[in-house]
Amino acid sequence: MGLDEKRTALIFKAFCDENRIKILHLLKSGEKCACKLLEEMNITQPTLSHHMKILCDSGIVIGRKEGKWMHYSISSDGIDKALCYLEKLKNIGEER
Amino acid sequence: MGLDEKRTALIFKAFCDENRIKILHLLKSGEKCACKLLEEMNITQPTLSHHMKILCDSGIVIGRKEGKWMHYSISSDGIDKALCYLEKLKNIGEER
DNA sequence: ACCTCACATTGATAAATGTCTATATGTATT
DNA sequence: AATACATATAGACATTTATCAATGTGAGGT
Repeated sequence: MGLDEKRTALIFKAFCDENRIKILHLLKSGEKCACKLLEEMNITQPTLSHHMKILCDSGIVIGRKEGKWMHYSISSDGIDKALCYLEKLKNIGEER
Repeated sequence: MGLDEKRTALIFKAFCDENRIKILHLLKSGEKCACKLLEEMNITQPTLSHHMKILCDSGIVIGRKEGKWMHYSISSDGIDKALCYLEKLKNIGEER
C-alpha cells in the first residue's frame, strides 16, 4: 500500500487511544517526567513506556533524557503536521 | 476512564488506518458513491462497509442515502472538531 | 410477485494492540 | 564495585481490529 497513507496513519495513532489522550492532556501543562506521568495514570510503568514510544514515533511528543529521567513534551512541529493534513481535508469538504 | 478521552479517541480512529486514509483521500475530490470507492480500493465490499461505519461514527464522514446508493463525503464540522482539539494542544506546546 | 443490484450485517479467523510480570539497561550514590 | 533508582525491553496473554465469505435488507426494474 501507499507509503504516504502509512505515514499519515502513524501520526494519528497518537490520538486513537484513551490513555494516550490522557497523557497528552497531562503534557498540556508543559514538559513532564515519565515518573510524574506514571503517578497520574492508572497503568504500570512498562505500559506507560509503550505508549510513550508510540507518541514519540508519531512525532507528536518529544523525549529528552536527563540523567536517569525522561522528560516528555508536546512537539509543536508534530502537531503542525497533523493540523496541515486536516486543513487540506477541510478545504475540499467546503466545496460541496 | 474519562468519557472525554474516549470521545476524542473515537474521532481520531478515522485517521489511524491506512485504508481509511486512502478513502479520505478519495473523498477529497468530493462526494462519492460507495461503489465508486470500492472500485478504487483493493478490499472487499464488506470491508469497505466496515471502514465507512467507523468513518461515520467518528463524525469525519457523512453518508447520504439515495435510492440504492450511499454517497459519502467529508464533514467540515467533523474536521473542525479534530482541528479544534489539535489547536488546543499546540498552544500549550509553544509555551516552552 | 419476482429478480437484480447496492449496501449492511453476521460469523469466523488472523493480525495488531494494550496490558501485565519479569528482566535488562543505564545512571547516579555510597 | 555494589546498590538503588528510572526507564526500556522481552515475553505472555487477552482484547480489539481488519479482513473475508456468506447471508440479510431494501430499493428499483421487469
